[in-house]
Amino acid sequence: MTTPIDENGKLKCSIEYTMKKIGGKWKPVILWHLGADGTLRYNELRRLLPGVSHKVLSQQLKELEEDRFIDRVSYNTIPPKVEYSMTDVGRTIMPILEQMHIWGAEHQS
Amino acid sequence: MTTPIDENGKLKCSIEYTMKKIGGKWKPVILWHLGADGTLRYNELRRLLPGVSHKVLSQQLKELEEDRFIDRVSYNTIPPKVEYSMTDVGRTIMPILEQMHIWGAEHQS
DNA sequence: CCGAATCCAAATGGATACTG
DNA sequence: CAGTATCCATTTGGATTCGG
Repeated sequence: MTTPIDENGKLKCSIEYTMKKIGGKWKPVILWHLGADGTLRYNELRRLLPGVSHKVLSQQLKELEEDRFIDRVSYNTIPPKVEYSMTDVGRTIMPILEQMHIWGAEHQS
Repeated sequence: MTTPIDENGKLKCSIEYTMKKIGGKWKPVILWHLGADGTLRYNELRRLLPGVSHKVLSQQLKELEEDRFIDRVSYNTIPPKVEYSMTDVGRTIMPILEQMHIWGAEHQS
């Protein structure tokens, strides 16, 4: 188990790092849908995530974009159109999501 | 991708379910340590998780116990001693944690 | 259609003190 | 030593409105 030391002398844990990046309540689900469906528009994504509010979805998408997990392509048309898709970096998360999916499918009653 | 329907007619996602169970900020790290070290006392666990407060650690442990991911054995000695360890159910989470650990180790700078 | 900004309610988290 | 309870600061989240 690797436990490198950070600049404050505290132990840094790989799992902690991963949670920091994709631990947001909706992030794994967003990435999972994008991984399965390829490209999705904002509202399509929204329909796939019943229960997430407008504001929260926007925030999670923005963070995922800043972390280079997803690409955001905006078409300057009327009405506007914005498409989200996974980056190569985002795809490196898939093995985690696959395990999460397998476990959830087996254990949810 | 399985997307069963819950009692409210909403789509249930396996990944969402998994996040609900182990998505707490510290839960994966706790389980990871217990998986690696076997059995740990409360304060040992605490030392392994710099940054987590007393209150939060207690809560997370209690939830993990309620979900049958960990066992809690309390010795009525003075001073008291409480040992935590993984259950068989808890061990089914390990493949997820392993992937999270691999990813984190590779991607944290 | 997409998303930023605002306002406000609710949940979370830390520090501390207390109990067995 | 382990855990609970309380108080309070901070964060998070929803609803709504506005703007490109």
